Amino acid sequence: MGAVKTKRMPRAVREQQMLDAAVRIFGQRGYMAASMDEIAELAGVSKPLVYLYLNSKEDLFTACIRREAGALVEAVRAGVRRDLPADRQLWEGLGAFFTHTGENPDAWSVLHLQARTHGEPFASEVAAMREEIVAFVTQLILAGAREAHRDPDLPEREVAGLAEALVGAAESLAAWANATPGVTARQAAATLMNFAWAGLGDLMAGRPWAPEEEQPGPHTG
Amino acid sequence: MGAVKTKRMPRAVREQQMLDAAVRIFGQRGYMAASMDEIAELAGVSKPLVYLYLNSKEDLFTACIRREAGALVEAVRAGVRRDLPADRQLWEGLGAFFTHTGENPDAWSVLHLQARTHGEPFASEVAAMREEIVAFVTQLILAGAREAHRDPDLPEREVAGLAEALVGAAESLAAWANATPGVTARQAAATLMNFAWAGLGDLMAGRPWAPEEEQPGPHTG
Amino acid sequence: MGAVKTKRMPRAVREQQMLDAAVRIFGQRGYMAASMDEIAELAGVSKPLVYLYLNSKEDLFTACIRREAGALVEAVRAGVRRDLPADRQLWEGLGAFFTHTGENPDAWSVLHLQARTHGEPFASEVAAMREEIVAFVTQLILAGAREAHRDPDLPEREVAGLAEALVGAAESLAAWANATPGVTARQAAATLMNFAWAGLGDLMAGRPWAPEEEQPGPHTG
Amino acid sequence: MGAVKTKRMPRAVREQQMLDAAVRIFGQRGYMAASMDEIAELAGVSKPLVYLYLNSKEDLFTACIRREAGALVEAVRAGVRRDLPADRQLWEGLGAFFTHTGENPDAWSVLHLQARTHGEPFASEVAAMREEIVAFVTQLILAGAREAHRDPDLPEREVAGLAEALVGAAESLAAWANATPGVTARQAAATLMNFAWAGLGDLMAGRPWAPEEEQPGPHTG
DNA sequence: TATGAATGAGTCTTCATTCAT
DNA sequence: AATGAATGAAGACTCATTCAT
Repeated sequence: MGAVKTKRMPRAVREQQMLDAAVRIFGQRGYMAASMDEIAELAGVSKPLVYLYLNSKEDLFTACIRREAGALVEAVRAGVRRDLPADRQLWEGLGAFFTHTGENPDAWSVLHLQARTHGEPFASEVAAMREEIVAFVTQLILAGAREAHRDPDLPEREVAGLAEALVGAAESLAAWANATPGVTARQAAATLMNFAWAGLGDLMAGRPWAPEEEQPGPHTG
Repeated sequence: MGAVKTKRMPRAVREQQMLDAAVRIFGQRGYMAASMDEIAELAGVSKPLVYLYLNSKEDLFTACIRREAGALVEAVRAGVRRDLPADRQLWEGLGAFFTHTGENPDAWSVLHLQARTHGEPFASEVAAMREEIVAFVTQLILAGAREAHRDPDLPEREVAGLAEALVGAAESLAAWANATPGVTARQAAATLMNFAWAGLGDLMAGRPWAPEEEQPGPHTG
Repeated sequence: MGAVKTKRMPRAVREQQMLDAAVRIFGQRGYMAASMDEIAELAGVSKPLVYLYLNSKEDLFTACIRREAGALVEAVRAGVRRDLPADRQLWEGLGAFFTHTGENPDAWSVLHLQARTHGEPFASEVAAMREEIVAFVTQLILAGAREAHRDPDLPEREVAGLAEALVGAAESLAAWANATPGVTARQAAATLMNFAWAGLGDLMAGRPWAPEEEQPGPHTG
Repeated sequence: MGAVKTKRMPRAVREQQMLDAAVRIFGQRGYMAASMDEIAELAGVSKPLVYLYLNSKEDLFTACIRREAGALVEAVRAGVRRDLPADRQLWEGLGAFFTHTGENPDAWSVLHLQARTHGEPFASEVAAMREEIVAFVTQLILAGAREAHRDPDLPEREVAGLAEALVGAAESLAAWANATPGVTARQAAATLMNFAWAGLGDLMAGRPWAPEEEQPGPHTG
């Protein structure tokens, strides 16, 4: 079940094998429940070698987070053509996101669940990645507004909230798509575009929803 | 710091004290890092008593999840007047949701982070609550469509995905609102209504977003 | 070989058993080579109980040092009658010292060898005891000078050096007496009194020191 | 910080580098806490090379003890002119001893603390050196008695005890001199000569020992 | 002569859990 | 109703030591 036990490999290769194993175990068992023993065994090496190369459980976990965060951001970046209109960029980005998370469920579990649940060295590590994505989405929202020839009078915090909501919805749909058989990445992306972009379109057209009787300002109550 | 050490209390009261302590410790430390020692100390009782009443760490955690899931659902239910239009119901429900999670961060951490991160006995426990909420939201979406005099030709899975996305966005915004100083429950709810309902409105009016060249059907590719 | 395995004893008693075992193991194996497993086994308890009561290997070692340092100082103090002349006080103190170290070789190993060899938390712990003894000896030297009706023109550092040398010689003789069969505490004390109080020069000139009333042979009892 | 990493040196040289590093690490960390890794690194070689040349940690430590014991004995021997009277020989020997230990604190730590604290292969190794020194001192005492025209009616064991005490005092003063700023090797030697040769009694009577040319007191002739 | 790669064995420490009262 | 005393089992981490080149 573990990697084929080939002896004497160069360090760089072994390190990747260890990270592969660690992502799998961390993703499935959780950070605390994962044991270094199990990781070493799955990697096909002895425990001391894991410590020699990766230093400690914390460092190993951090290395996993970094590698997988980088891979996810890279996958999304590679899936987006920057010369398209904002909505198309978002659509492509979401597709790449759902594809990558669908193909790497353990990595996604590490980033989305484990890293955020286990406090400070890790939370900020993944928060950096998330902020990068939120910033990207924020830019797309503003670009979309510009493209719709609407001066974005959306206040900054409002846009931040919208981006946050969109990213949160995407994260949530990733789990749902993985868990629901027959839902493809494309379908998940389409669902979210319907939900998000059509809504944003209305906002940009100056037609926000508001609770009726309560004197709504344009965007907040 | 722990509960006042009063001896000889009725069982029901002691159990609640223990659950209070457990929710706090689980919420702050995480399921695995929480120790029964610390919980017992914070509850002001001896460890054997915790075991006498709650059986095991797993059972204790499950009891926490059940109690807090019930409390959250109840808070949302109590905040919604069922005779209002769908959008108003959603608005009220979101307000109640953000208020409750904001006031009970440890409980929310238990439900949103800890329970989902630690595998099977627990994940399905909280999934049940989540499905209840998703079902409620699904009803509201269908009701909204009906109210808009649109026969809901939205396919069932599509609606499920939309509800899922909405709930996911709400969960995400709850964390964001808690972490961003100066964002109230009302504001979070307003942001999400703008994002979601306005978008849904367009969907209901038959104007879904679609990637241009790919001739999508009205809701999915 | 270990303590009789009696179950359920009050904490204070168990702690002493643990310290007994620890002193023995630490004294024989050395601090680092001693294993908590072995100590627990010799004490007749499980390892977690040792940690519950004594916290850590470091704390356990410190507790050993404190207990045995206290016991040694107490033994010396109890062996000295303060109303005698300085040389008699020194004689009695040395006798008590050699008796105690001879009867508790593991404790002496802990204090003299182990504690000083393993760095800072421990070295200063035993240094405090040693300073107490050096101060006592310093007082005796000054008192002896006074009794000899000589204004002690010995400079302070000189006296400190003499006391240091005397204590060092005593420590060294303790090991020698333990290792040389047939050397009693009295004999070790007599040898050291001759050496220190009379001096080699006087010895060679046939003028050994002797406790007054006890009719000693020229060099040893 | 380690030795300059020059490749391909003759074995003898490399071995000395390794012993240098080992003495330093053993002296500072202690035998058990010293790691072969650290020693190899400080020596500027790979760990397998250390094993190739020195076999094992035990053998390496033994080699350190032997080298440093030899060096210390040699230093003392070289510092003593055998044609002088006994007290002068002792005075010179002590001076050489304090000088050498002061200049090689790690080596002295290895010999005095580490070797004796870690049981059997090592304790007897250093005991051999110590016996050599004790025998030398014993001879000086007997010679001194002869020079004083006293037939030494000192029984053999008594003389052994005196020599033991003198050496123990010297060892103790070595640590004291190293730790007390401003105390030179000469001063330490003088203090000890006063203590040992003159004796406290004489000191109190105002009859200190002194090397001849330097205001000789009544006991050296 | 010299080393990068690798490990078996053992250490300290913690935790959920139970027994006897 | 409640607890002081006690433990089996397991986990992170380190080290002396060797193999293959």
